[in-house]
Amino acid sequence: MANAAARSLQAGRTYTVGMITTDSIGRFSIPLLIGAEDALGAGQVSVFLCDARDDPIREQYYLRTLLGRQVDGIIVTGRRTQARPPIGPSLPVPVVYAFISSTDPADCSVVPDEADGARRAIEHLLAIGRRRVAHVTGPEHHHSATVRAAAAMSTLAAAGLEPAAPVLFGEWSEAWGRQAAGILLSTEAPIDAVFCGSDQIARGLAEALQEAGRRVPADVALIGFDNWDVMVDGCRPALTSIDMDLEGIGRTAAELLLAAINGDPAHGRRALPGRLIPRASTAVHPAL
Amino acid sequence: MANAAARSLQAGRTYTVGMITTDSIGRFSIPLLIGAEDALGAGQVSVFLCDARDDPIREQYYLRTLLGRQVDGIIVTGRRTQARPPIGPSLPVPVVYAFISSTDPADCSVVPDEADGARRAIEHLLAIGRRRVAHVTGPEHHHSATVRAAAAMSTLAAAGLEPAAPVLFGEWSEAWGRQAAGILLSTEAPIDAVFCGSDQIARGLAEALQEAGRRVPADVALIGFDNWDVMVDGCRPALTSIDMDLEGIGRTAAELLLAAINGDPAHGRRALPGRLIPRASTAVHPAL
DNA sequence: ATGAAAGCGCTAACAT
DNA sequence: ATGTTAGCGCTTTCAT
Repeated sequence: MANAAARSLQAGRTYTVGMITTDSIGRFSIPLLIGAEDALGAGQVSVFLCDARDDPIREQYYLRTLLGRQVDGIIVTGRRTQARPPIGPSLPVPVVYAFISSTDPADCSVVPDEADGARRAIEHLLAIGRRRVAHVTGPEHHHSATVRAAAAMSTLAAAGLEPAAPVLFGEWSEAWGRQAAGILLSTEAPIDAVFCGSDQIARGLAEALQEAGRRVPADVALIGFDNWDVMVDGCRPALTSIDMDLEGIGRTAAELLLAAINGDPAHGRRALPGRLIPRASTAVHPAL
Repeated sequence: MANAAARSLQAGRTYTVGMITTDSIGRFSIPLLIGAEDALGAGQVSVFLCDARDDPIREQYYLRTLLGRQVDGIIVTGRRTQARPPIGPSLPVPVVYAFISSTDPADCSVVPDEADGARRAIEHLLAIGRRRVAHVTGPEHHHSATVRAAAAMSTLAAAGLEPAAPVLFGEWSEAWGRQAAGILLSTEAPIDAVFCGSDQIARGLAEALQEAGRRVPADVALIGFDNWDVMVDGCRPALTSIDMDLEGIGRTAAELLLAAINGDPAHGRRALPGRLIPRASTAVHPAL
């Protein structure tokens, strides 16, 4: 490519987009980034990466930097799925929110369909014959936790079932999973499956259940959420999990941004379905 | 900031650097990225992120893209510490290698001092009174594995000790850690400490040792490498580990790049020391 | 068909 | 001290 500055100057566009992660760059941002980069790189568009570290000041600083650099568009991501206020009012370039969504319905957001993911998890447990299903998840004030819990409960209800225990809200950690196992083991009625709000919780639960003599999946089947490789593979038995297709979300967001840049803006929230990745923790015939 | 394209055009510099990760963006690249972004952002320099996915074609494509965009400099990173050939011959802008290093000694590289990290690990084990120390690590063809193993062995030798078992080379996984535990347990002489080449290996080892009835750290003290939060915290007991200060490496690389851009280039490899982060897996009085 | 020139927005050097 | 202008490298338009 010849001198890009001169081209940009006269063309009025830079073939550049900004990507602002409002929380820090982390486990969730990486696949988003890779997906976005994939779609953009193919279109010869380069990505400015900005890490706002959950700091509104940094966020606005980067926003101004990006606009000053005349980016053609901006992707906003974060590590929580909760809707957030628009990053700025009436910006001169298109903005697409990925993973997080904007509270303004006119904005374009691409998010994982967490409710659908939870539904798939429960239906999988029902399909392998489990009827006494519990749900252990993250903090009650966390959007992902409440959305997944509500969908899990309503899927159970649709099958005519009560949850085997009230939803256990806690933290997104293995420690909480272990602690929750203790709580579930002390309940009267036996439980034959647990859907966990994260792979970490599921792994902690798996360890503690087995230390207490329960077999996984024979006695208790287990499903996690996120399909985080080190967790699902490190867990024994390997953990069935819901994959939110973050890379697909990143790619879709980038494609919608490119479309918007080319004059065809999209609006509203689109929720992408996830996939259930079956592994040993819900195998029907664990011996095989 | 006013129109950046016009400024760049006439100034001949863009206040932009490129960051090429030759392997994919992953767990190691993120802290590097954050550190680099930190140092650069403070200097009003924006970062183009390029993920070459271990593909030489993509690497060259991105290199040309970055040069076409007249970046002021380039940071090259990867997920292996092994030295690699320079990304291009006689480039018109300064290049700094971060985490990986260049085989050309005239190039500027910032890498973790892995040998120093291994030495700290062994010395810590010796300091808490262990004398029968084994080392379990990744693949023998992996640079990090051999460097750490050699440093561990020579530190033991310097203390007049033989390793309690030959170095066990395997994979960077929990599964290998569990397997290695079996091997170590079947050796004649008892082992009172294991230095592991990664936190994942250490975690697998911790699990398997304890399932076999050994107490950690009372019977066997354990040290990992990487200080990866989910592993060191998820491990029971919490894992002592070596932190390579990746963020510091990223920051240093960025600072050296800025200096080079300002006409003061550095050359050669500089190795940054890591830190030992003590946790329960090497506690002298576990009860406390 | 090929070539010359204007202008994108800014800065720095110059003239007033 | 303030104002004017040339030119960075490219594309697009217009004249040859």
